[in-house]
Amino acid sequence: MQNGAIKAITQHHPVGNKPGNIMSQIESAANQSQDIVEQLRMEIITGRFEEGMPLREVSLAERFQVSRAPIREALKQLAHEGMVESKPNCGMRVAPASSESMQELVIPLRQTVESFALKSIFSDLSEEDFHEWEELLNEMRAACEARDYAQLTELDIKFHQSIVAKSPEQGLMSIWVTLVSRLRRHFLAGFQKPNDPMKVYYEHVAIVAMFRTGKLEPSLQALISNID
Amino acid sequence: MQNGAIKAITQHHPVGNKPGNIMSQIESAANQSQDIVEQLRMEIITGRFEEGMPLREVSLAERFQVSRAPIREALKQLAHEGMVESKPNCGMRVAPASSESMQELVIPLRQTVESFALKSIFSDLSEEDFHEWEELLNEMRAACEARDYAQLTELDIKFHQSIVAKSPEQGLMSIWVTLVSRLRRHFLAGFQKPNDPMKVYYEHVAIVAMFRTGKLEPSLQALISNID
DNA sequence: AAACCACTTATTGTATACAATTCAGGCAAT
DNA sequence: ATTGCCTGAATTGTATACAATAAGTGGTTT
Repeated sequence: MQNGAIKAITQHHPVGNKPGNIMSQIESAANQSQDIVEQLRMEIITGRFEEGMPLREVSLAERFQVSRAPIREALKQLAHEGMVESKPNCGMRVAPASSESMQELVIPLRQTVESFALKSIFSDLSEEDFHEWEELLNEMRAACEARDYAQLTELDIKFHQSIVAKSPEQGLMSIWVTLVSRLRRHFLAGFQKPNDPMKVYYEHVAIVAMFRTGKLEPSLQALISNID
Repeated sequence: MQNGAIKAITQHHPVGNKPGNIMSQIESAANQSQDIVEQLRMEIITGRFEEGMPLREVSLAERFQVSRAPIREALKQLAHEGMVESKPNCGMRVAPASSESMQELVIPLRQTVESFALKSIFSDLSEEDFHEWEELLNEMRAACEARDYAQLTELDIKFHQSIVAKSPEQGLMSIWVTLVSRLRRHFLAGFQKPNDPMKVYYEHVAIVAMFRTGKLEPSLQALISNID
């Protein structure tokens, strides 16, 4: 490799190796820009980058010890996800959170998409699938207990994404990603309300348990009710 | 400019100069990759690129007389939109058309998104907007008379996109694009049925005329009924 | 003092060169 | 004959250099 300091990145954010990696279902990228996307996304979600903060390519390149090329790709992807907004020739800034009306639009869209996904896989669910979900639930419980809201956000998203990912329908994932990625910060905000954090965990437990019953309609209801 | 042969592109597809340029509302791009995105997108939608056809960066770079950099950016964007699918280190291919059930899913999603867009702009529509649409209608009539289904597809998409583009809601466009790219074959196939081609034209005339009345609900109905 | 214009600087957009990866085809060993 | 490995071409991923553009700066003119 041309640049020897790459390990510093993957060391700092070793998510790239895990099989349940976000987006790995539609493009299993072991390249640098994907790692950078995930790291930047997390930093934006958790609020380490304030809204409107400019993201300069050279600064990020120096920080990640890579050239501008993977940085540009990462920023482009984040722009498409709505995490950053770009003016041509003026660079990227951390995008403001979606408006209320936008969120209200996306919720029924998400419900429709995820219901479709669930219907398309429900009859083929296997013990492996349940086991995968229950492992997520364990992580989710740990995150709830630790009040790690950023982690909880990621796990919640991973759970719903895994449903979409199991669907054989090509392209469903890219639609889902476009919808959900705009809501990450609202996940976080919702979790941080003074609710009982464990509520999130229990809700997902109920969903998986309902899936295990094999009853489609109540399962759809359980899933949909979790999307709000 | 470093490369003098750019005119060959805009010559071949002079859309890049017009003010009603696609996507120009959300990022007024005068750069090359955006032009390439739009051209490739239309070539895929109108069926000039077969499904599964590999899109090689060097070939496209030669064809557009640019370097690989803007080609890469364009392909990445199209991949996010779902027009092409990529395997890392293996290149991009034109994504296969969506299944029937997928299209049935996407149609109501599109109706929801476009209704939302129309509602958000309806009270602010100006004479300029109507004029822009009526110019599109003229082109549409010409395409109908000429039985130019590819052009008709392009104009139909541009019409609906222009509605979304006028909305001030950030990120609505990227959702819409992702949805429409799943329907590309639906357009062309629908037009080529032995219907009266002029029907498409009249339907859009009715939509714009209803917009001019200033009545929101019937306008929404007219718009929605055109999405199927 | 305020407006206007050249100039500088910072930043993105593009081109080119190089590294790394994938995959096919041939060759040898079993 | 089949399997395994090696090698080579084709392709993407990354780094660097350069060009173009946008915003800021200072001076000049009115």
